[in-house]
Amino acid sequence: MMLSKTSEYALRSLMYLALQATKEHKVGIKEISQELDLPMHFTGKILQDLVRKGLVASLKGPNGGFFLNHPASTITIMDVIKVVDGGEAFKRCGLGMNKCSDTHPCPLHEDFKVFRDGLARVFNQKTIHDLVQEVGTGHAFIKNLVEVS
Amino acid sequence: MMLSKTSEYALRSLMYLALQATKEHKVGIKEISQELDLPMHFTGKILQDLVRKGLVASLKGPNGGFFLNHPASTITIMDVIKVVDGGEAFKRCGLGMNKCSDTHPCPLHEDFKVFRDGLARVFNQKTIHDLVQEVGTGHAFIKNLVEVS
DNA sequence: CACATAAAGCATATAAATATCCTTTAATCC
DNA sequence: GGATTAAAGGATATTTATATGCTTTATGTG
Repeated sequence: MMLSKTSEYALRSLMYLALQATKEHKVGIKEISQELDLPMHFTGKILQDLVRKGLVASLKGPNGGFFLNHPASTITIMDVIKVVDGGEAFKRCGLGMNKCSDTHPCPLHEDFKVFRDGLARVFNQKTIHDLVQEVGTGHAFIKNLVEVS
Repeated sequence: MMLSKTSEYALRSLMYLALQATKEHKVGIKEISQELDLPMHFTGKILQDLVRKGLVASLKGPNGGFFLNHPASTITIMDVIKVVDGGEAFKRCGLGMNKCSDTHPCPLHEDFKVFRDGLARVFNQKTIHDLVQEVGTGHAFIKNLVEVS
């Protein structure tokens, strides 16, 4: 609702890379998509884009794959969102009005601003490193739970 | 980013009805879409839907149009969102994971929850009446500012 | 009753997001 | 150098959200 699926996939893939990949041990699309339960080709597309934008590096061929181009502690959530969705999402009016500001507010402006800006602040501060730390300690998860039939 | 355009249009249309329409003086699609700068036919569709769901009433023919079926003070923002987008938007995981809960959280869960639930609380409390009150006092606006060329 | 008005209903168009497939290119291994 | 592996690139498919147009039905007016 807040982030596009593309952003969600990008963030989870980056977390997976932060956890599993190094320049020496790269990780391929197949592994990422299988482990995170993501559509393979689409994930490939997204990773390609992240390479172009410089967040991720890649190498072709055997033992090829993806790995983070910079330390995970230097990549904020907002960096990723901006690269993938563009930076406008957190500026929009809650009611979609063309001009909505403190001086010409929509009736939802004040309430909405609090949450939108609060979330933006979190996204600007938290890095991929912060996120995976919780995964490392077992306090959080990035893999989907499998449905049992 | 948060609400679909459909919800945004619905909310603004309902506010317009609350301000301008009564059972005696109904308001047509043409007026609503012109005043609020919304796509006319699409707005018609949305209003139709709101009629079906019981939030709005309508009458055909000359002097026909739309008007609120219930007092504006009894329609919450969330009522509208639920009717238009379905009630699931405010339950989704911030990273789109299939299961994400306090016991099996994604790395964003705690931070995200605060804002998502906070906004949901506002949406559950605020009514169309609350929103238009600010418009009535001139402290807020529902009409788009016109671009001057 | 004929005519005008305005929503309802339905079919369709367009755009954007999401997803897949296939060919090409680069790297490694033998 | 030939075979294999894996990403890059580009074309295309599918789905969902957004938007429009046309026909039908109900209401009011002269």
